[in-house]
Amino acid sequence: MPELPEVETVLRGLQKSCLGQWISQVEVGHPGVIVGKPETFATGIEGRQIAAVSRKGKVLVAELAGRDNADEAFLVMRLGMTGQVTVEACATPVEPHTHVRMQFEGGEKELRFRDVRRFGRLRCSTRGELDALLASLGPDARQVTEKEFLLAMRSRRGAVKSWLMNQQMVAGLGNIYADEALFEARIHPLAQPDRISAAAGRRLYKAVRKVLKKAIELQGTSFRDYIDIEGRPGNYLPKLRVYQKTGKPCPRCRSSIRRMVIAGRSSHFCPRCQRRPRQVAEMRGPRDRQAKP
DNA sequence: GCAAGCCTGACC
DNA sequence: GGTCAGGCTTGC
Repeated sequence: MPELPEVETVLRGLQKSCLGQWISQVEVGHPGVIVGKPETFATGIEGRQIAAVSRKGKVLVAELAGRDNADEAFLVMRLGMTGQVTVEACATPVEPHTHVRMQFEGGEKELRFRDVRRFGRLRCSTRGELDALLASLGPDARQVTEKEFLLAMRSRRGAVKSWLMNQQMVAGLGNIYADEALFEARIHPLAQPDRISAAAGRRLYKAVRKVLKKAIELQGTSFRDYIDIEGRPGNYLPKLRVYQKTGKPCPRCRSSIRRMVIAGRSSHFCPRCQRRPRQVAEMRGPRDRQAKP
């Protein structure tokens, strides 16, 4: 699933192969993946040049320049869970679930957006719309300072697992790297952010950085659908220590890895290395009783 | 039936 | 305003 390291890998690919390309024609197959009207989307992009590509959290942004210097636009891409962005020859057979094609001037290559589950979204935004979107995200998980990270943890309740995945707190983590970072930091996914000690908070900050850095070096994790713009899978899969390892031995202490659903998302952790804080049982009492049978 | 990111809406 | 459940989607 595309999280920060996968999006970063796609970004680097786009920087290599798309910068300076003019987009001559846009074809939208499934309007459901476009925010707004598909026609507006197409006309907003056609005839413009990819001037820059960037990323914040899991959001990819291509800055588009017009022939006339004044009219800029931004192609904003969110990959959802199965979204793929590829750049290939126009002649390459089109795979099923390819929803958008953008042909580059010259007629040889095109950018394709494929998304089996259609949770991904593409939009053409003005600078104002882009700024608003980016402002709704917390600092990028690779840019955030330790001070900002610890500050954002204060005054937040609920589970630290949910906190890590909340893009308004820190942008870029999804289920895989949240589980891996918590394991690295030896913090239970149900620990409460505002009750985590400064030392543990710092451990978590460092764990997030370490896990993301390594995952980017290995071009991300291909659990199912993820591929980069040239169609290659990532290489981080063998490095996963707890994600989807239910019942397998913990790589540190050999205890059996457990799975637990938190806020509707499966969480994987070692019950021995990541101790459940006592506060959780006390705080959660009333809510636990309401839980469905 | 499960997996996931993100949005909406219910609840306190 | 924070917190969380539910729904979207489809291949395994």
